[in-house]
Amino acid sequence: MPELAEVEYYRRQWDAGLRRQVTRVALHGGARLFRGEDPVRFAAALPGARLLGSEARAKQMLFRFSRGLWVGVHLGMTGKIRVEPRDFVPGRHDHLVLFQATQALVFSDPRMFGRVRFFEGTAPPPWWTALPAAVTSPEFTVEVVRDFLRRRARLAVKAALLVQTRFPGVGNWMADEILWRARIDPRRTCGTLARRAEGLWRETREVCRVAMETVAVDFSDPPEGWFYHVRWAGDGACPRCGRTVKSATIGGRTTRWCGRCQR
DNA sequence: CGAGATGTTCGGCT
DNA sequence: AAGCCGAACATCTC
Repeated sequence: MPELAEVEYYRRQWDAGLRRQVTRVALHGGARLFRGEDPVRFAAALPGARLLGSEARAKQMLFRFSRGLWVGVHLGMTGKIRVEPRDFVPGRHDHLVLFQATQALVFSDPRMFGRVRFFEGTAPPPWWTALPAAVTSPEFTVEVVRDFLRRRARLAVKAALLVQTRFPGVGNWMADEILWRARIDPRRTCGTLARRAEGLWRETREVCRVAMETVAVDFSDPPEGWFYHVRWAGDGACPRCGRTVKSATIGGRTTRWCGRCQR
């Protein structure tokens, strides 16, 4: 499920636990989620620490605790963050639960494509600091997009939008939305899009900006008129021209677009 | 029952 | 050598 704005929404769910101590940590299976980590050691270190704050960037989140402890979460395809009562009993897919006096902070992920990382230090972990600048930041310029299109000349533009080092936080539905607004055929290769770089840049920023003002706030759907609303069913109609949307696998992902509006 | 799912990573081919 | 593609990961839902 989660792309940029949904990740921000999920991050805020644990705000309910701000300034409170963790009393107990429950780990449940899913060793894959903790790959490269030592969850048992960390579960022993966390009780007594307080949740001090958190941040989301791209599809990653980082939770900061006192005592210099940090927890990083990536939701993968089916990860979720939620809050349950203090007497919560973790279910099959609730892989990490941070109990507090008044509630339980829960991370679940049935498919286990997500990832949980632990870190101890005074500054955020290196993997966090190394994340690319947001597409809504001043560093994300039209020149950056133009360079990338040149370098990936033979890659389908749909696949290019999913490259996280260049378009951090953009996922499958946002990529389709961006291309629909920019009127670009998702099958086109980047090398043919030199003159469309500005539109692609502008719509990337716009889709992310508006998604952060809607989806991220309350998990509501994006605004009416967005391609989003027609891209799920096989027979949706283009909000602009009414033509039935096309469907194909591009860059290994299901892609929907309007054969008339997008060239 | 088979197909597909809003993501990443790895191995292999060009 | 870099870039690209397809498979794999694990489970649920339609």
